[in-house]
Amino acid sequence: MNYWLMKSEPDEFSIDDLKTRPHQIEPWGGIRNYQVRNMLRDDFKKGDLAFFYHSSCKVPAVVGVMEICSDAKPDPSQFEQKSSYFDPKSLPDNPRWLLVEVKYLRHFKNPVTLKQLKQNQFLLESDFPIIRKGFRLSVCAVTKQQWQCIEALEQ
DNA sequence: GCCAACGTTGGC
DNA sequence: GCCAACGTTGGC
Repeated sequence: MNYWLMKSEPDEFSIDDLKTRPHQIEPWGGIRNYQVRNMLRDDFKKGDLAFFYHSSCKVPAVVGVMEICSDAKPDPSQFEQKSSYFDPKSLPDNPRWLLVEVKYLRHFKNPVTLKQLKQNQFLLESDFPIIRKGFRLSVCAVTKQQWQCIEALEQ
C-alpha cells in the first residue's frame, strides 16, 4: 500500500469538485510528464491513498484525502483533437499517457498549508518532495512517516 | 506578473 | 549527442 500527493489547481478541479462528482469518483487526467507517467504505470496500485493538494492558488495546501480506485489506463484526452491535452504523436494501439481514477474520502478539518509543511522539521529532514527547491512534478510519493506527520498537522 | 528551475524540441 | 531556444510549473 503506497501513499501519494497529487496536485490540482482548484480553479480547474478542486476537492469540492471531486466530492460532488457522481460516486465521488473522477479520472485524474491530463498528466503529460514521463516521470509521473512511469509512477502511474509502475507504482500506483488500487487502494493506495493520496493527499489532494491545491496548487497555484492563494493558499497552497493539502486539503484532503482520496483513494486510488483504478489501475493506470490510457488517458482518453490524448486522442481528442479538440482537447488541450491532445497528443498527435500518441497512437491508440500504443497510448503514451495514463490516468488513474480517484475517489473522494474526506476533507481535512484544517488544510495543511505549504507554509506549515516548510516549517516542519521532520518533513525537511526526510526530504519531502514538494518543499524541495525546484520540485515541479504534479505527483509525488509520500512515505508512511510523512503521511502520518501531515495527518498530525491537520489537528 | 515575475522568474527560477526544469523539461522538451529540433537543428546540426 | 549537444545545446540553444522555447514552453511549463507554481510559489511568491
